[in-house]
Amino acid sequence: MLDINLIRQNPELVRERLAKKGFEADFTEFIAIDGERRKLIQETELLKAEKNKASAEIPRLKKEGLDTTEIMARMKQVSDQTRQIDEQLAELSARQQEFLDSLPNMPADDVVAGGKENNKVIKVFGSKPEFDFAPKHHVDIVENLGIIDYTRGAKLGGSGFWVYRQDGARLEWALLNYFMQEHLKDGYEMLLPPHILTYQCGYTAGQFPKFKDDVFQLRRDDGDGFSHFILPTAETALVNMHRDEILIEAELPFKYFAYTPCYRKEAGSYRAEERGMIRGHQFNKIEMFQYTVPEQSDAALEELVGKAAALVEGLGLHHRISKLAAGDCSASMTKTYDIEVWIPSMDDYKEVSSASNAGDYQARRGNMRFRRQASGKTEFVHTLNASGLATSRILPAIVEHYQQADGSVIIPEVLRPWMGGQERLTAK
RNA sequence: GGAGACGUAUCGAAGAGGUCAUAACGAGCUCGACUCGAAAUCGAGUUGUCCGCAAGGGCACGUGGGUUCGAAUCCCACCGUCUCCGCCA
Repeated sequence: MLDINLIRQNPELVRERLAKKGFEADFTEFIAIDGERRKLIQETELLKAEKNKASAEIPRLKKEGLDTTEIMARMKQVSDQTRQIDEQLAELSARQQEFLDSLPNMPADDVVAGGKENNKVIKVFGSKPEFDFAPKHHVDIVENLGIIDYTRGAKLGGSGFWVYRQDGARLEWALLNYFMQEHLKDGYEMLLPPHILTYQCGYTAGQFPKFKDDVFQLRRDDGDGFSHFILPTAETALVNMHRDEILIEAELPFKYFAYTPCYRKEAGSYRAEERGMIRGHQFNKIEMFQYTVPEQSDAALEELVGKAAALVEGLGLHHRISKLAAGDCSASMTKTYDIEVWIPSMDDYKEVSSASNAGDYQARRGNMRFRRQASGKTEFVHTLNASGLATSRILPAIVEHYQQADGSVIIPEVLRPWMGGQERLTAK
């Protein structure tokens, strides 16, 4: 949610900054409603003040044995009037809120306008692997090795699911262990949150109402709408940890990471070139999350990107880091870096981590504040998130990068401690 | 799933239609006094938010409705916590 005062004071500025994201905002109706709303607030509060005075008066008059019929009749009137105004007010507020909810976050000043085409690669690690044999697609490799079972995955969950088996399951778990180890080393607190969340959690994250159809919803038996959903990313849980709290400045930043599977409908997003585990309905991810004071969020974002990149680097995978143009950042974010790993069979880079600074956008939606030590005033915190990492594209990258002519795959060294020291995946 | 109890400030807790919601009482915390210093004692302070240039008002007793001139207090629904019973990994 954007700062309503900023829109009031400088709608043109907000309009320009949203335009960088390709979002066209028109505030004329909003401003009109806002003026009307504030007028009504003043009216109703005047009446309420009168009511409060009378409420103190009535018992006094009664005690003195005086007649209160007249004042009570007058108050009946005031009460009806107040109710009427409050109804109008609620209507206007709802409309205003709905509009506010629909506005994405404003991109940071150093983020360029435009869409994907303006993304800028800022760092490249390693180079494309070269093979002296015909390299295989990861689906073929993992099926030969018997470590991912797509057929039975579909049997169990339908298309878009798979089963990790044998060394595949161990490799997956090794990756997660490797990530967790690094985060713990860096002093991040490990969390294991619920995977089923309330609607409010999706709202705070900025996921709802706009993108509520991207998640698996859990319907109530009665009525319409949904009260819970299965999380599409641990970010949705982590951003709600401190909802409606006032944090202590000296205790910030909070640095968390959580492992959860991520569940996404991905309706209509199937592409042939993404066969395998590039885009599934469920994938494993470790998510990093920070709550910071505003002046520290920029540095925190750099830290998160650095951490995510270091993980990919530790695996020795060729990847690049891009700074996204405004239009390619998701709605809640002011600035985003993507880390993309090279997938040889796709002849393309695929995202393995997205690191973003939401500024105070999510904090406003979730009412997450901290108290300034110096002034005693409350202020919204900044929230940041970064995958660290999602495995579903790392595992294909690993098997494709490290495949050998005989169909075996060299296991990256950092993972071997969790593979019983094993150095290579071979067909059993 | 059944039965019941309870949600009030940082915590415990009183209030049971108006005269107690900047909320009694107790504790904590902050500042000050006393002290060489500390403890004890004494004094002061200690929620958030909205409208307003300000003066000054409004709102919030889990949440949302209702009854009433007036609701923390009565009624309804929902959420949460706890206890007992049943079922269960």
